[in-house]
Amino acid sequence: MLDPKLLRSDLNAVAVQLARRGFQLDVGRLSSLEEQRKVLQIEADALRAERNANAKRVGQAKAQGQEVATLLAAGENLGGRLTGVDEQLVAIQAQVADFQLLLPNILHASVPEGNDELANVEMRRWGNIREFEFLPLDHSAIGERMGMDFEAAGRISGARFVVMTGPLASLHRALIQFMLDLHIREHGYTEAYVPYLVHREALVGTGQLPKFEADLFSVRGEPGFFLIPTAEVPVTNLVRDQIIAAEKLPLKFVAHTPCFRSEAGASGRDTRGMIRQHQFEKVELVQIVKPEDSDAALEQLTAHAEGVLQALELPYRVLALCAGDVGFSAAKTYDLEVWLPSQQKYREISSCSNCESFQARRLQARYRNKAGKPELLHTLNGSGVAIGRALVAILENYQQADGSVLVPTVLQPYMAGAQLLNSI
RNA sequence: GGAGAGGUGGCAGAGCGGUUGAAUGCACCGGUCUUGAAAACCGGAGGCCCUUUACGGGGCUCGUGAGUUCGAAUCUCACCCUCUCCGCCA
Repeated sequence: MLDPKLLRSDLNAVAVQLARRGFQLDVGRLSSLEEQRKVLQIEADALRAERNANAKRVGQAKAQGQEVATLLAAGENLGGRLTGVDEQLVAIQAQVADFQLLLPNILHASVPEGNDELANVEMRRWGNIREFEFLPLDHSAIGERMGMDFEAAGRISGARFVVMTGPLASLHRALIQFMLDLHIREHGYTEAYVPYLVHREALVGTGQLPKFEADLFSVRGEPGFFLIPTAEVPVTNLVRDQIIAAEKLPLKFVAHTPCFRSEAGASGRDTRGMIRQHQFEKVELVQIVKPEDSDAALEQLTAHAEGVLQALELPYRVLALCAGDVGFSAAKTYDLEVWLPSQQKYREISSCSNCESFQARRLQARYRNKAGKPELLHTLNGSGVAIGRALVAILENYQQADGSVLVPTVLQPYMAGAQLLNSI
């Protein structure tokens, strides 16, 4: 959510900022709502003050044994008027809130202009793209020979699921363990285990709701839950309604969770293989920092995600997303894209974002600043990295002419020393 | 699932329906004292919102939401959460 004070004081400037994303802010509607709200609130406050004063007089008069009938009548009248004004006020406030919850974050000044992913700016590349002396297969062709089973998944759950058995399942688990260990031991993150089912408020807090409900899976029953689309949701919600002592910052959490996405809008894209699934695993990094530290924290967090790909020796590039491609809650985002030989292109494997105070305001996540006053925190999150896509990248980049796949050195300890995955 | 208890400020913990935004203790900030610190004493201090150039003024906030009432932390109802005992269970 954007700062309501800013929306009141400089709405046109906000509109200009949001236009960078291609978001058209209805200035007229918001300012008209705001104007109505102000009138009603002032009136309601005045009536309430009068009612309170009148009620107090009743008490005093009674204590002195005086007649109170007039005061009681006045109180009843005030109460009636207040109820009417309050109803209008509540209705307007709800409209203002609904409107504001649909406004995306204001972009960081350093975000490049542009409408879509074509305008994203490549910051750097890492690693050497391997020359194949044979035609490299895509990951599903490789995987299907060693226990990656889309047919079985289809029988169980339908499209966009996968079953893995044997060494591939082990490789999948090894990736999780390796990434967690790297972030915990080398990068200073605290491991977190969190719920995979969350209530609506948690998703409003991080910005997935109310706008993106169609992307989520919900669970029937009472109470109603949503399956998390990313660990960002439960982990960032750790600081909901908290006032953190300044000396405890920054908070750095790493969590492995499954992620569930309905991806309703992506039908037809990446239908083959396990690039785009309804259920996938991710190791997620979350940082909770002071506002002045968040720019540096984004660079650091991105570097931590890059560290995973470097350790796995997977070639990748880093993109700064352009204005039109940055997500709803983020002020700035770097995407990491890993090289996939079968597609001869880089594909997203991590997304690292600084949300500044956007989520913190929805969450009321604060810290005590030097003046001793509560102040909104900044929140950041990034994949470190997506497990399924990392597995895809390994299969493709480490494949051998005979259909086997080398196990990256750093993963071998997690694979009981295995150096090679053979096709069955 | 059954039975019971409870949710008050950073923490602990009072609070006959009416100057209680809330006693008291701890913690916190300022001052006196001290070479300095501690102790003692004095004083200050929650959060959110509206309004005001400012000084200030007003409202909301005792788990959440409704209700009763001239007036609710105090009464009623619903919901959420926590704890205890029993049962069940990975």
